[in-house]
Amino acid sequence: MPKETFLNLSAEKQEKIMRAAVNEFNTNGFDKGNIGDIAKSAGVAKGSMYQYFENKRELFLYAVKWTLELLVKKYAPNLTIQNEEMDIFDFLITNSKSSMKQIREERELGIFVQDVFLGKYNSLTDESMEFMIKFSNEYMLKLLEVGQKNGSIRNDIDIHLISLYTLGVSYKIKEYMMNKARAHGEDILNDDYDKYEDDIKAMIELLKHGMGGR
Amino acid sequence: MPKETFLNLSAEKQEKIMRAAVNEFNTNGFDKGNIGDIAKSAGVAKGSMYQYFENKRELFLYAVKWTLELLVKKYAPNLTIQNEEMDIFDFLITNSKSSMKQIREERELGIFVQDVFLGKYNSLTDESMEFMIKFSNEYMLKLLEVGQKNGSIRNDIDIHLISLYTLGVSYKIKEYMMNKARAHGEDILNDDYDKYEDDIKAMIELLKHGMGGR
Amino acid sequence: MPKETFLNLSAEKQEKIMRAAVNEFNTNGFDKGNIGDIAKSAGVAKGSMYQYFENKRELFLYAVKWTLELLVKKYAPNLTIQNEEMDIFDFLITNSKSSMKQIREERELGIFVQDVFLGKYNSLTDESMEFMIKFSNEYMLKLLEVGQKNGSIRNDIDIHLISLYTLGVSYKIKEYMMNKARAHGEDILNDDYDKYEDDIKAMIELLKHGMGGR
Amino acid sequence: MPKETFLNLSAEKQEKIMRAAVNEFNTNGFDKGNIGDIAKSAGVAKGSMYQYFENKRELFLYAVKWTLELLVKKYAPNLTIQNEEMDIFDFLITNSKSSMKQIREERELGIFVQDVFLGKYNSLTDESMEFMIKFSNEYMLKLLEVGQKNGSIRNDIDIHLISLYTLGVSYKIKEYMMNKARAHGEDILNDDYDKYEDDIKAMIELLKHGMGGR
DNA sequence: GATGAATGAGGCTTCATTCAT
DNA sequence: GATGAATGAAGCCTCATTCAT
Repeated sequence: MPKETFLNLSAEKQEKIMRAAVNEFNTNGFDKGNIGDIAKSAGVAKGSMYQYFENKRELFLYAVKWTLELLVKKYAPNLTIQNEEMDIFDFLITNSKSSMKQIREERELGIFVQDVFLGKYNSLTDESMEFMIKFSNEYMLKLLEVGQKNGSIRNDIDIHLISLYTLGVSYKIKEYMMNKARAHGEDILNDDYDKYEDDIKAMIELLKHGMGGR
Repeated sequence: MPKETFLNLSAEKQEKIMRAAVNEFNTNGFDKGNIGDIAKSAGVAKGSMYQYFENKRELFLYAVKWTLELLVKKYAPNLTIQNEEMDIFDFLITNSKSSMKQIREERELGIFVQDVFLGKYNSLTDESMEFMIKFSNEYMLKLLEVGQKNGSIRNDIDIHLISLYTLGVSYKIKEYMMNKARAHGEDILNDDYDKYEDDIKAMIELLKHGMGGR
Repeated sequence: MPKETFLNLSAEKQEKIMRAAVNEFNTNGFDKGNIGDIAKSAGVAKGSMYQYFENKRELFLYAVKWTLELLVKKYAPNLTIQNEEMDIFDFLITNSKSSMKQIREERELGIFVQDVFLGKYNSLTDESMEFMIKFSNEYMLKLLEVGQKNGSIRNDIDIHLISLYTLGVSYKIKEYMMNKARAHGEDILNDDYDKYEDDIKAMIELLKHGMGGR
Repeated sequence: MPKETFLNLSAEKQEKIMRAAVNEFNTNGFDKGNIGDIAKSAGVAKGSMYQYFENKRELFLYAVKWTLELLVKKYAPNLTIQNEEMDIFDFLITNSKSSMKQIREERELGIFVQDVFLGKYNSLTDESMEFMIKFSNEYMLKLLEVGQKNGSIRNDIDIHLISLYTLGVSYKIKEYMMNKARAHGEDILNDDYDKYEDDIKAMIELLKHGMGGR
């Protein structure tokens, strides 16, 4: 949804602008997010922003798309279903590690995506979520299907519900880490990450065997 | 945080104003939420809003408090831990039913609280969440403790992690219902609710025994 | 210009209200001067102010009148022309002492009058000055006439100009003291006053013999 | 204190805006002074005013600065101390003539400066006076020093008191002319000015030799 | 007559968007 | 295409005044 003009910019300039936008929206939200400030911190003229994007809304929507694509390109490769026999729980652990890496390296972008996902951007949510949701749901479904087929997931319960359930847990795990990240700012230590990893494993154990006693 | 003046109003007027506020914030968010419109739809003068509340921010904060209190008063009584032997999973089912009832009857308020909880209201989140969080976390912890004591919950995993995990699932369940509610508007049929109930039971089964195969 | 209602109040209440008003206008000027605050600090209801005065403007105008009358009643008795032979310069010294006393005892009121006089209250100036001016001009004229008659004032210059001139100097003297008063707040020491008195005498010497050399 | 944007405007535009501002403040004072009206009468958009100045306060402060600078540039050249032997009283006459010229030609600006000087603008006084005061006081002191040295001013009285005294008289003279100007509006005749000149000379005679008889 | 809540006009300021260079 | 100044709509908040008790 950017105009031609934007796409003709060098990749670096594009990135600079998008990161400035993400940063501004993270800090001030959409309504209070200031186009002038984005322009300034990206080093372009306010007017130029309107040569690149129809309006603030389009800028925002593209920021979501751009961020997602960057994150996927950078972190998703690890996350492909490798074979039909893979253990779904092992996979989730890998997945979490990848998220953790992402949070460490791209905190701003991660927070942005999470906030969009959380519906913080109100009126824009629907549009920006559309493909996010579809993406993550379908992904999870495919994953669980494989699991049910190879027996690593019980199949007496509707796969859609399991998907929902798993997403809830995954989400909570991610949120857990993200909150640490938000709280600690840039200063998360590697040691912290090790500890989080243990926690995550415990959660996946719960996912696998439940929390029922005995 | 309202001024004396507000508290002196009849309960009806107070309620009318708060519902108008919740409605406006639900629709337009905080920044775009218009005090004049809230006043108009509550049938008071714009200026009066400022006799009731210091400013928009205070109005918002009180809307959260008011909503929570109303919901708790109306729906929480069912949610007390009755005895040390209660099954935690039974309890969660009751809990969900109560949520469902709430969503059916107080859709607007439920959505509002959820959005606050989700952090949609950015800068105001911290303040409004303070007691929400504390409330829900401590509540869940107490619940799980009882469960671990009476053996209905496994005790080889740190209770805080289980709490986090359960909240994730509970939240997802609630979100699941809420989304249906948002999507369907006012037009959710009773039949739908019956179906949701089954789904919820399935989720709690997952919570109890996990989704591991075999 | 107050309403009947105000005049029926006890003298104490009236005074309390007027002093509260003067205080508020001193602090915040007319436009920003807040009727509610005046009411509060006088211990009456905001609404009552409107039973006492038609509007803010009338309240202000009466505050000027009330203040002037109080000051005249309290400090002017010393200032009557006692006999045809009195030395005009001696008289001015007495006059200054009286002003000094006033400033010490009724700082707030003095400042208020001065500000009105200075035209700080813009649109209201004309109305409030009307009688102030007339009062002080006529007074001074009468004084100088006596002086010209008994030879203590030269009579080769138009008496109106001398009046203007003298008022300028008197005013500057008063301003001089007032500024000290404003600066020092309540904490002017008696020693200070002694010093001021010397200064004033020097000024009156200038008035009498001019500042020309030789 | 204006923003870059303002300083980039053509001198004409700047002048138009400043005169519009001075006019508005003269008429309505600071609080009631309306930015929208200033903009309209200067022929710019209300919003533009905020590209030029941070806020109303800054606009006002700059109006003072701008006005003073213009007046000094236009009328002060005549007012330099030419040599050590100059007669101070001759100088004051020249000075007064210059003031008179100024009042005739720049009535609005003169009134504005005088009102600022008088403290009509309350809360803004301190800031706007800072350099006015310093300017006029130091100027007068330097002048009198020269006078005391060359014997045209008596030196048995503290120079600071003489300064205060002289400022009082000068001020009154200026006020005298200004009031005529205010009263007559644009319609002061040249004949009037001749008469004022005589009056001023009489006053300076008083300054020189005092008003004492014999 | 006293009270204090209700009213709504009014103004500063912000900022997305447009426009002229 | 880039720039940054110009525009004006929109909204929060204040507070003199009115009104109901």
